[in-house]
Amino acid sequence: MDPHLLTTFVTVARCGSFSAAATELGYTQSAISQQIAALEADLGLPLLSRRPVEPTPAGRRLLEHAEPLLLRLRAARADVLRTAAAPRDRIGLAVTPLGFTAAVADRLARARAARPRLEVTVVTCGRERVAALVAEGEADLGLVDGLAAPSDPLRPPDAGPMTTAGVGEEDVVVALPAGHPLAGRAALRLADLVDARWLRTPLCPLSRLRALVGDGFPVALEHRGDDVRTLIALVAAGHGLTLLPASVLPASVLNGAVAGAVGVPVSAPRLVHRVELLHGTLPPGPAADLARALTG
Amino acid sequence: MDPHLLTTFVTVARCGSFSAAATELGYTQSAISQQIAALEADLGLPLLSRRPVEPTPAGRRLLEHAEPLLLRLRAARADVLRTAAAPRDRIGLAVTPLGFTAAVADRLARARAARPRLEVTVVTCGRERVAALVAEGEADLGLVDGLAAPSDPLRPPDAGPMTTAGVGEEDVVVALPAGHPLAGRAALRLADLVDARWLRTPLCPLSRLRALVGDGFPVALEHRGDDVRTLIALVAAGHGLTLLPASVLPASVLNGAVAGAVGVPVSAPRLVHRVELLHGTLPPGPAADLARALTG
DNA sequence: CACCTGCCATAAGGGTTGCTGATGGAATAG
DNA sequence: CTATTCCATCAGCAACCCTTATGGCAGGTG
Repeated sequence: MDPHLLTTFVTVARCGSFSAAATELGYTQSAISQQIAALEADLGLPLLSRRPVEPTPAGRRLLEHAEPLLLRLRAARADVLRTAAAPRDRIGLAVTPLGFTAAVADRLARARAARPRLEVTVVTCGRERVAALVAEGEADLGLVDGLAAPSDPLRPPDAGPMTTAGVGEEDVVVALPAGHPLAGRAALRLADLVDARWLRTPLCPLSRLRALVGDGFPVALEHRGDDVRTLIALVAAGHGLTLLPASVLPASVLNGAVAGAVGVPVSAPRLVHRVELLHGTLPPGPAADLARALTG
Repeated sequence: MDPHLLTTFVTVARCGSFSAAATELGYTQSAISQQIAALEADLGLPLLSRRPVEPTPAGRRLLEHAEPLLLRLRAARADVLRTAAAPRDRIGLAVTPLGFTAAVADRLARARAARPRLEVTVVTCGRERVAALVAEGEADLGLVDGLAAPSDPLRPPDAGPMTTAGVGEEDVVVALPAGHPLAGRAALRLADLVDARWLRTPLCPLSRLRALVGDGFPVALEHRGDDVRTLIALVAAGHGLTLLPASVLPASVLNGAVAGAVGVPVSAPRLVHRVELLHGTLPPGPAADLARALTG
């Protein structure tokens, strides 16, 4: 179970080919073949069927373990190295699209005002990748968002020992096309919408919704990607519904339609859109200051 | 960051000596010295101060990562091997003391009645060890208990991909000495007891209590070990208070004192004593049957 | 049907790694 | 001051792992 062999294994499984993995890893095909053979001999089980190259059941199980294991290994290395790193005037943020709220942007602006020479990088990506980037030290701070019951913590993906802290909560609205029969309501109960057609989008995972509210929420259309405007356009065109934080799509009774979509507050169950901060141990410096500003 | 070097490192750190670690691991002292040197060279940091042998700050950080990392590595191996293991007429349970309730014992008895040749092993230990034993495949099923808000899941220690499922919830009582001024009450609010003196015991971790209710709960006495009778005896003798599931110490108004201690239900906040089942992927067999019986 | 091509397995060779055993130097106890 | 303990270092040797070269098998093609 050498991590070296493990990385080779996951690469082969991903490529579906020994030779492709060999070029990717900079080895010869022979070396890859021997490494896989060594791993299979170590476990006493075939992990890959050949021709075509596909993981066996045991191999599939190993794949599930290997990725997080290798991530944690990189995270451990990064964390140890961080103890000796010189404090830099650079900070990296990894954020989910809806995690980067106006309040966060504002606090970040203040931090930059206080340190004019501060270089800032913001990376937008999915929840898992945020956690991975923070764990590996590629980002100093991470912000993830999600639905939760009020004051309940999210369960950010586990990528090693990490500190999490709530940054903010706000109300949730159902995004509806402007002409929708329910668009004029002052509030809606989610239970009345379990049979409506919903968008499957990473910005509002239906799996989470089902875990909180119950089954239902059939999928109308699948959306991949980060862009909120795309999502709103899909809602406006009647492709399906989704939930958004109120600040993104203010309640329609106050503000009217935004780009053809309206937001209607959710009255029951009581849900909030929550943003949480993720970080490892931070040495004193701009990153720690910003973390304090965001949570304090 | 070879796991081999990592195990050597944690062994040396635990022993506080290169030579002692060498004998424990079956190497020569020279090999250990070289392995630690290799790890330090790899990370570019000193990990241990010599004479006396103690982890440096970076080493301490690495230690925090290494233990769970090695655990997950063993867990991954065990899980993969399990896919090919022949079904056995043996099941192993790892349980926290208060996780093994009468209902669980009863279901286990029924499982044994259905399969007379079934060998059963029950290991009582702490939460972390339960999770570790299940992860490593030493135990097929684990039962952990803890305080939670009603129908909120516990957060069992993370030792890799694992299934958790609620087994049961029951009310919580405050354990008081029979002569305590509040012992006759029909119910108590925890807020009225934050300034009382509490027992620090693994059976009811005060850290969890503080996370759920708030600060306070000063420590009167520290108790290490598993035994509930010891704990009740400590309460009865006035050494401090603790919380227990109602089935262990039935409400005093109904049953009077048990071994000099009485239980008074907690009216606020609403808390339950929850038991959760922990297991990896179970092949069809007695372990899977029992898991279904416990959660179904 | 023969041939070619792409792909993985295996064998042999060589460089590197990592162990043991021996020795040296520094700290500690008597 | 001496003896002892403990870690670092060195030399030597064995094991490991990668490369090059070759073999075997399956699928596509003329």
